[in-house]
Amino acid sequence: MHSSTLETNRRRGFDCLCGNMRMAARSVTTLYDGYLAPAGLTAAELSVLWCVISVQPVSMQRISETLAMEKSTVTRNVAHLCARNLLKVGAGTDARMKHVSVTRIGQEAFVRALPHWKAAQRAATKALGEPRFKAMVTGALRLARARKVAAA
Amino acid sequence: MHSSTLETNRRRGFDCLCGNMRMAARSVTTLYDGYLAPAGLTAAELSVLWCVISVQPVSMQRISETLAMEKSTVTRNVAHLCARNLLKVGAGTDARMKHVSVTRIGQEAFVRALPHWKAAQRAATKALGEPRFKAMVTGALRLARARKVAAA
DNA sequence: GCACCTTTGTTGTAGCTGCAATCAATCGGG
DNA sequence: CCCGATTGATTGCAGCTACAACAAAGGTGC
Repeated sequence: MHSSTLETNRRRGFDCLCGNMRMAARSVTTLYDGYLAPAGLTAAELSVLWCVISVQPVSMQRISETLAMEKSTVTRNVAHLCARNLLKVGAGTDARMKHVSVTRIGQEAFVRALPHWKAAQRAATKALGEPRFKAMVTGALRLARARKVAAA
Repeated sequence: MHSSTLETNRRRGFDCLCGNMRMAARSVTTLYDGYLAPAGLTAAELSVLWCVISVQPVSMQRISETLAMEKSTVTRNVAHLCARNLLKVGAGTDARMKHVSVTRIGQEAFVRALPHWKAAQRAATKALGEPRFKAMVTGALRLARARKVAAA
């Protein structure tokens, strides 16, 4: 491989949306997990908890769509939070469906975690600058939602 | 919890940079993996391959920093690619260090994957629009690099 | 009612990820 | 030269992620 080609590859490697998004997600997760640790929750757990609290009672399918997460992953992640008594699952309107809802303990954990989450948000805002922070928040959401479009 | 509070929570859940970045990373990874599948590589594998090809010979530590990936994760991911004869590891200048480099098979796989990667990039660009696509690419890179700053 | 398809959720398998602990090699100060 | 701190890499453990295959329930057309 010629050195010019090598240079091109080096540069273009960081033009990869996927690679950069995965990198950024790893970094941001580490940052938020650090802030959330005292609250006993991880960023991934908080996401699911937040989704359930907002929409409850909510089906596995709905969580899957809301968080752009594979349905089998939802099953496992919810099971994990159930084991810690943060969530509970009951029968849905449909016998196929399950209704996930939050427990008292789960609500308390959520409320306890919120200030830590806010601190993490502030830290990220400070590191990026307010405009870029907002742009990334909305851009990432748009990207997550664009999945169905691009996949079609 | 009052319904007004609930509404607030529903809205602010998607203000979470971490949650949104993780969502987006999942979606984008699925998209790229779909495009890359015919080439026999995943997006995660291509990232490592790209890094090694650009910088080789490169230490585990250097890959870890370049890709904002935990060093132990690098060890495993590289081992995985070695098992498929895409990468090879040798002794580094320092007896502690290891030098990772690409094999002929690895280079061929990389070259074969590039058109598929480009197609994925085009699909993402089309879904987001050119300006937003570019903004996300550079924003994600900045976010990944901002890690050390924010963690300090 | 039955055959067929869709929807919803779970399980098997496999890979990605990070933290803590560990080991080996190196470096720096005495 | 030796001791302690640092650096580079690995391993054990645990959790996140997705795809494929499956099972169960519901819906549709005949």
